[in-house]
Amino acid sequence: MSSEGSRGKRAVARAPRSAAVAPARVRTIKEIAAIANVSVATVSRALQRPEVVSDATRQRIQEVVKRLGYTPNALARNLRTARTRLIVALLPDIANPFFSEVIRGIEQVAHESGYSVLLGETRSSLVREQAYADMVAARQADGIITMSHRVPKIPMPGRLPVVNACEYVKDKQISSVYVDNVAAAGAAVDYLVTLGHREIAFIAGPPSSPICVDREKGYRLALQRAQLAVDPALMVSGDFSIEAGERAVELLLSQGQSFSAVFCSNDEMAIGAMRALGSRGLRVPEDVSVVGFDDIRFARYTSPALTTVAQPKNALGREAMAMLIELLADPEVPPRKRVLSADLVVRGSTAPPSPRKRK
Amino acid sequence: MSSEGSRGKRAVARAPRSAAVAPARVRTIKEIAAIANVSVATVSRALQRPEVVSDATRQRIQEVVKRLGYTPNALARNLRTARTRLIVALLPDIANPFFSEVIRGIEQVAHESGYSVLLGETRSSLVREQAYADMVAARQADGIITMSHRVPKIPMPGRLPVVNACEYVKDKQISSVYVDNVAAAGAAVDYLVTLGHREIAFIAGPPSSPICVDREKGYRLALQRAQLAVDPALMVSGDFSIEAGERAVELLLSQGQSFSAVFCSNDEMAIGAMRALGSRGLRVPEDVSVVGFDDIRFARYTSPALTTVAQPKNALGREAMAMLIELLADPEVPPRKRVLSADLVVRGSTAPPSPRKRK
DNA sequence: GCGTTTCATGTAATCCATTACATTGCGTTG
DNA sequence: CAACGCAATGTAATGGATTACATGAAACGC
Repeated sequence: MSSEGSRGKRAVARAPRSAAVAPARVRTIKEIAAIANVSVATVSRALQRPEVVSDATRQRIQEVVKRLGYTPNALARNLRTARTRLIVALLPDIANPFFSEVIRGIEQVAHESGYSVLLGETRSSLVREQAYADMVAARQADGIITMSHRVPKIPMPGRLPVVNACEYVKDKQISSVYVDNVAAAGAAVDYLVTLGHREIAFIAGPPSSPICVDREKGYRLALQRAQLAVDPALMVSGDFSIEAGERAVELLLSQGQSFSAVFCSNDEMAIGAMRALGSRGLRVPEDVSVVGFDDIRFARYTSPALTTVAQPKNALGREAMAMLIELLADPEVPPRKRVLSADLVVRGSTAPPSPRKRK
Repeated sequence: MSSEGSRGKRAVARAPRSAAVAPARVRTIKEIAAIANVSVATVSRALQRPEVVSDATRQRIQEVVKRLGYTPNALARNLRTARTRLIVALLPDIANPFFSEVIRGIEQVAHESGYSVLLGETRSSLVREQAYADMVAARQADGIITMSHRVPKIPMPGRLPVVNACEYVKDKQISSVYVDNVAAAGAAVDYLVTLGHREIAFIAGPPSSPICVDREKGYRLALQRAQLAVDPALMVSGDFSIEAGERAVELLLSQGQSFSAVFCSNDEMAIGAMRALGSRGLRVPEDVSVVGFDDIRFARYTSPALTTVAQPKNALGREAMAMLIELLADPEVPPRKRVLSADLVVRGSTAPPSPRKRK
């Protein structure tokens, strides 16, 4: 029927805001004011601070607003008020279940204070981090919580509205919340030592991340405490992926390294490690004990269930958001580094080393 | 030292945009124009369509922009242009690894077309879905991709800039991309039948979701094809969580139901099911075969590795975003429901039923 | 050399809400 | 009853960009 018309319309480059199909248009505060027979100021007040307008007027306005389905244009509002009540949480990898609990914590506190949270996945790419951070410079968000060890550059005077969670940065000006990775990793290795292990391999995370360096430090210190030599041949590093864990163990085994336990810098690598051990016919924990880090949701469902260092994920998120809110309310609050503690959770993947010598 | 001053300051309610600490202020296009000795229009043009300003002017402006670290106020820009080049992807649960691959697909296509993606976790709460959807009504985002089976209400005339991914809604006006759940579930059950299973239990997902109904339908149809009775006692439903899978199997076992295979509506419930079977001393797949749905990243790392229906996660995301972009460019494109196919991936959790009778 | 393009730039309207300040009307109070 | 305070509402400036239209200068054709 109207095929010609519609094809013709589609053929030309369309104006961005073609109202061709729209039967009703989007409402503005002016229209509401006109229909409710008040000024725009009164409409604005009726919506922002209802207590200052008279009951009759307020009700009339609210009725019109509801009837016409009016939603104030947040861009205009935010432009005027210079705040958005929106924060962006940057996470390296949504596929990593570790972060989901942290996000929950962030959102809980955010909502309590009237903030909304949007998530940006950065895949550890500087470019993406920067793109999301630019939203702050461009006034589309009030602040950023970053879960990487880099602070994006925001061309802004004064204190950056950025808080660091899970990781930390050296920059003294940036508040961070994270766990005592040295102590936590140390406790994990201490436990293996207590079980009787003497040859403990270590799968490190990306060395660019300070927390990974700390976990390695914890491992080294624990070995030293036990008067065990730190053997570089037993240390491999990976990128936090399951596959990296597999590859690391395969490497150790193919090199003929002897070890009765592996401490992994995160749970996903531990899962990979268990898998690789299994496919080489080694049993966990009888032949090799495995310890992870993070305590992701799947950790208790591996078989055997994974012994791991449980980070207080929810608390990390809550604390980070609380700090950011504080910072947004008062740019002068001094930055601080808040260190939480992480506890070892013993499950089935660890046991005393078997008495017979492993190959 | 300045403790009194700072306490005093903190005590009073601060003006929202206290510039107290800021040594330099945030720049506006006016300042750039003044410094570069051109009009604001020229600055805007130099940044938006550099080819229309002369080389000399452009360079001068860019130099000033860079030197002062100027970022245009996106609120002002978006207010004027009525577009944000931002879309929000609503996902029920970031902890579910299924969605992460879908998000990747969305982001890939989005970036190709100059869109940014922000993620909103809804936890299946209508209120949260609505809150994020309101961002579109409030002009803070151009469109929404929702991964739930509900379409948020956006008080907007005409076609809603919403696309549905992974799930689908009955509403004909909303484009959806999803897999043929009936066929895929059927294929999974067919496979179990082929292996020789006759007593196949089913763990359903939330019945509110159409795709879960479809998966159940696929299960029923496959049983009928195999001329097997559909036994309601072998059907339990769960909420997609690992724990739900555990509980479902425990329920079946405690009821003394006899079954040699379980088909689960998602992988997490399958992981829970395997766990529950294991803790009752039943081996997978020797005693009971387990099949999941989704093929999340962890599915190949369970032991035994999980046989599951692989959804084309990346394609779901890409297609959804492509549809949304198309819709944003032209509100008149007809809505469509795009159905992709999902393939069974056979791994170690399935085997022919053991000849001896199980308890 | 004069009219006509073309190119580069400027002027000012516009997007839509918030809010300081102004105004109005009414009830108190001395 | 003049003066005042207060409550309710209106007027208009404002936030920071984009962009239609206007202008001026240079280039061009004949």
